[in-house]
Amino acid sequence: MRVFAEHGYAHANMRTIAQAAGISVGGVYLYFKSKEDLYLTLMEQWIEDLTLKTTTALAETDNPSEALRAFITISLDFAISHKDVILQGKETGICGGNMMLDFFHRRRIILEEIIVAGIASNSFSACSAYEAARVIFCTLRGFFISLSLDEDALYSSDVCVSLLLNGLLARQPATDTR
Amino acid sequence: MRVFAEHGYAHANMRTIAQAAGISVGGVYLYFKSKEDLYLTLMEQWIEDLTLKTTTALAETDNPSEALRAFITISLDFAISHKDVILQGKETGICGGNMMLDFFHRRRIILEEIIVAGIASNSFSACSAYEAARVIFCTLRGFFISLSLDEDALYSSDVCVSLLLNGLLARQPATDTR
DNA sequence: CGTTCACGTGAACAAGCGTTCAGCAGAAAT
DNA sequence: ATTTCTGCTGAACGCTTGTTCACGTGAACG
Repeated sequence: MRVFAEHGYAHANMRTIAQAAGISVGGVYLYFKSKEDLYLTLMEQWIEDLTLKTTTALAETDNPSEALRAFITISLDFAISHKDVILQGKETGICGGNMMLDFFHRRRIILEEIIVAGIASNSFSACSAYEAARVIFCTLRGFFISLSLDEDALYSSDVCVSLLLNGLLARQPATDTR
Repeated sequence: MRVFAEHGYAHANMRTIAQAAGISVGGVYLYFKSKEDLYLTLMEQWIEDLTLKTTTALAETDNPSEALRAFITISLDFAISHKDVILQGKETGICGGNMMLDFFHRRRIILEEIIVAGIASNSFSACSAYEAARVIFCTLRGFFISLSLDEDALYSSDVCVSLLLNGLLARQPATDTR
């Protein structure tokens, strides 16, 4: 994981990976069929972990705002604590069963359901849940990318949540956005 | 550009690039010092174009909401019309003078200035402009990534703008959400 | 016509890669 | 003591890649 994260899939070579694992090159192939197999296995564990964390947190509330906050906070925390492993499917040249794409899709559906529930309960204003989910999902994805590219990528999930929930426009004073 | 976009930097090889350009492999090296040089040249043009479009648009308004809308709309439109070229610095393994990082940084500063102006004129509610800019920037960056990864990545910039400006929460006293 | 020159070619080269496999040590079994 | 088995090694192999350079090719020039 560390080597993949540091060099990217293409530039992480089996010799470096083996060395980092304190094992020989051939040794790696006793446990993994190929480089791609190794990578996909790591990704699978990663996905499982985040999925579990998310579903348990969402089970604890049926308030859409809270749910959204939980979803975002968990995603960002996860990104931070696993920033070693931020990789995108395309970079790798791997489309292994579209695993990552499916995962992204499932996550976006969850977001969409939260928003639909929020609109249904009148706590969210009417909008296209489908597109709003995409926007928010992109915000999270962008955060992941930033983490792996920029040095100083952090922002608090609070700001993110409140921006997406409340927006930038000032609330109370007689609206003058011209 | 087409070849880089289709295969990613690492998997785009000079033979394919040369063939796509209708030229021989050696011919490419008459115009570009190396593969990295070729790539960076393409990126530079790309950055210049987007920067120009942005500054001219922002010069036309001093309303922060409008400015933000323009910034977002231009970014998304640009991403869509250049989706061939979506590449991230890390993928390439190139840090050529940190060109991309600098570019991202400049863009984020522009965003931050818009938000600061909005807060100063009381049209935006008080918040950390620094962090809000990061959040919005991540939304845009995520959109770029989505375009290159997903098949159906589009969402309208209107939804994006209104979500970021108004937020999801319903406006309190039965007011119409304009 | 011979010479020069700009422009371009693509086989060849060196380096790096993922992957394999003959062989090793050491423990267990005979 | 000898054989078998197991977990592992790392040099070697075949392939791909970015890059080079000896070699056309054809127009311009004297």
